[in-house]
Amino acid sequence: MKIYTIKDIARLAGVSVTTVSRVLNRRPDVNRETREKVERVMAECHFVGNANARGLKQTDSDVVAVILRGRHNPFLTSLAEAIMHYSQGSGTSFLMEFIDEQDDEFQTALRLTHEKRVKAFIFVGSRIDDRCKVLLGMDIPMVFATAAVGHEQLARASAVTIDERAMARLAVKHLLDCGHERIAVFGASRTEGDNLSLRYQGALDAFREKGLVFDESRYVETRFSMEGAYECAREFFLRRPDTTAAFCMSDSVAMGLIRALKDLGRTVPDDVSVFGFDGTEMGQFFIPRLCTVEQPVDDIARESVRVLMDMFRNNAEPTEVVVKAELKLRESVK
Amino acid sequence: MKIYTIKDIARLAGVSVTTVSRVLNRRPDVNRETREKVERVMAECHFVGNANARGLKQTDSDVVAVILRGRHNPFLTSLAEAIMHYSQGSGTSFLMEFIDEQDDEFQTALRLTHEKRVKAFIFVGSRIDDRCKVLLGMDIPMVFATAAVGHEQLARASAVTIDERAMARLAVKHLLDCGHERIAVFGASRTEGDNLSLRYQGALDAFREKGLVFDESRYVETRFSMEGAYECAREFFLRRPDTTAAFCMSDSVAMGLIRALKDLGRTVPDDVSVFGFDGTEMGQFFIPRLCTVEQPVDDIARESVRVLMDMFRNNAEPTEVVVKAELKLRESVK
DNA sequence: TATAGATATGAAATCGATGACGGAAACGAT
DNA sequence: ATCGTTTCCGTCATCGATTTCATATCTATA
Repeated sequence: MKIYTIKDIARLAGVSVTTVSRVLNRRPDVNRETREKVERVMAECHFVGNANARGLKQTDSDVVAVILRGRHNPFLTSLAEAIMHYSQGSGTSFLMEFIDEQDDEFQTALRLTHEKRVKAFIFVGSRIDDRCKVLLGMDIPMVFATAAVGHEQLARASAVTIDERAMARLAVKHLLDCGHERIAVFGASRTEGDNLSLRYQGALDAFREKGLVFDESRYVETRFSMEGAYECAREFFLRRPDTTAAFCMSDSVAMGLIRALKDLGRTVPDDVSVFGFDGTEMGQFFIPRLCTVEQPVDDIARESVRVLMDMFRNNAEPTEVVVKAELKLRESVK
Repeated sequence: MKIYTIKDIARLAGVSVTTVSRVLNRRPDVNRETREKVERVMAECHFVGNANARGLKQTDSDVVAVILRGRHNPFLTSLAEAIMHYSQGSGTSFLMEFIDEQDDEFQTALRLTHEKRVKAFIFVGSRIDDRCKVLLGMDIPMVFATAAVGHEQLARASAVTIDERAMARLAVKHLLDCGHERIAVFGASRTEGDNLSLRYQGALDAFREKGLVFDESRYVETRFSMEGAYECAREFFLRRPDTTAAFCMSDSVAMGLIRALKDLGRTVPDDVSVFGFDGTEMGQFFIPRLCTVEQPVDDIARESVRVLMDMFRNNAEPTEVVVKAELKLRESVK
């Protein structure tokens, strides 16, 4: 099976390569008969243009990369997949890059900028920090999916998130309203400006409103995996058995924690109430059904693509889009 | 921030572009001093070659595409991610393509063959059928990860799987050994040659060995999602409450089913035993812990990459690699 | 000393497309 | 009849790399 080039098509249709190129790019200045003849030949040969050649010449064409950090996080993975899905209608070619925990996503982005002439990025699961200054200096549009940009005004960087702080506040408020006071919070490191730190702030807000203070010694730092959470939770609940509720910053953590409690002979929600975060499909079917903050994956994905396209198609200003999340009150809290 | 080309590097290093190209490609015929000078300049400029230009000229260079069908299946998703991970050491550029349920993966592959000069494919979650004949005719190496090639000799197509039939047989044998006889089987459509049909055959084998016959009316066709399984299981167990065990062809199905049973007021494993398939992380932490056939994701991924590279680097014959799976006997079966 | 061979480098063609520019033909207005 | 416009299409340079071929220098051997 021969791979045809536009030269072949031009020869077969009896026109110049330029004309074929014009037909390919749907330019108006081609006679209808000529266009139809060329199209017929292209169809017969199953002609598909060479993306390398096009990309080489058209330095102004758009390529977007989605960079996913954390392939073991089901929420982030499904978000990245949803972004790829919604990118299909955009008329721009999106490519996905997986990076490992220890890799620097901005280094990778910089490389792609040169290597594949990528013109814009969507980061999934990355926190925003100084490392991205080089990219920002190049005036490259970037969207952070589920990471808050925060106060620091970063040119050309947009963010699509839920209102992390408000939702965390509502979640913890719910726990407090249910009568819990000895509440543990399971998160990761509390880096400033991070979206997880916002969830932490939200939790503190809820306490404050009730005239209470969060007992810092009930903050647990854990990896965001079921296994990591299992270990941490086991250790914690052995040490602090009086804790009656836990607010977890991800569903995976919540489920690992529930499993740990079960193994300690304690039941959820009768002995301990557990609140999750993310709203993964798994949580709905878990036993007990997970009470959680549902992040609208499709909305975040769609908005991320929209905001990005808007930034470099219409040169729109970077924005911070907040999509609506929902509290899913389910069995794991009582 | 300027994007340097090899022309720039050549000028700055005071050599020709040919020499820079030679340094880039680690060719031996460059004087050490020259090489070091060029390398120094490249490092200073943070030079990264343009993949489009290289791909355009080097028609013999290798590009591999991983085509993932079914972005809602956690097992397949993590397998695809693992393949991308293991591809990193191969020295070949791998790209990942997501396709939707209704799309034809072989059409997509054919397009990539032209558009990006992809030379080989790894299909994740695709079944092998006649549609791939065009690709096979082009002598393009392909690997099917977790799909059995079966008897039909397909040139240039390899497969990496576990021994589906044997493992399914062991799983169902375990259920029978536990004293269950009224066993339901939850799978998808029983297409011939499909890996799921092998699991079905394995289940039948187990019955046959015990001198029993599987009651066909206990075969349930379901979508491979928790939600789909939930609906099917609910309907089935209302209709056939005497069923004491279920063999599910995926962990997602098993978990959806367990949730459905719970909602019907029946407990697992006391009232009904449930066997899963895949060995997802989730299953280990589910309540009850899921008894399942664990597919070694990393092994399958590594072997898929290895077999593929072997096929077009060393022109190795296509093979069918069977990796070792393991029965994980856990709480959900009694 | 002459010659072959090895080593190191550059000039120029090339990959498959795009795009600036220009020319030919057809048409309309004066 | 002349000139300006519009429409349609081709020539040629170009994108950034690789690769072939030629050339220059050095070394080893007859």
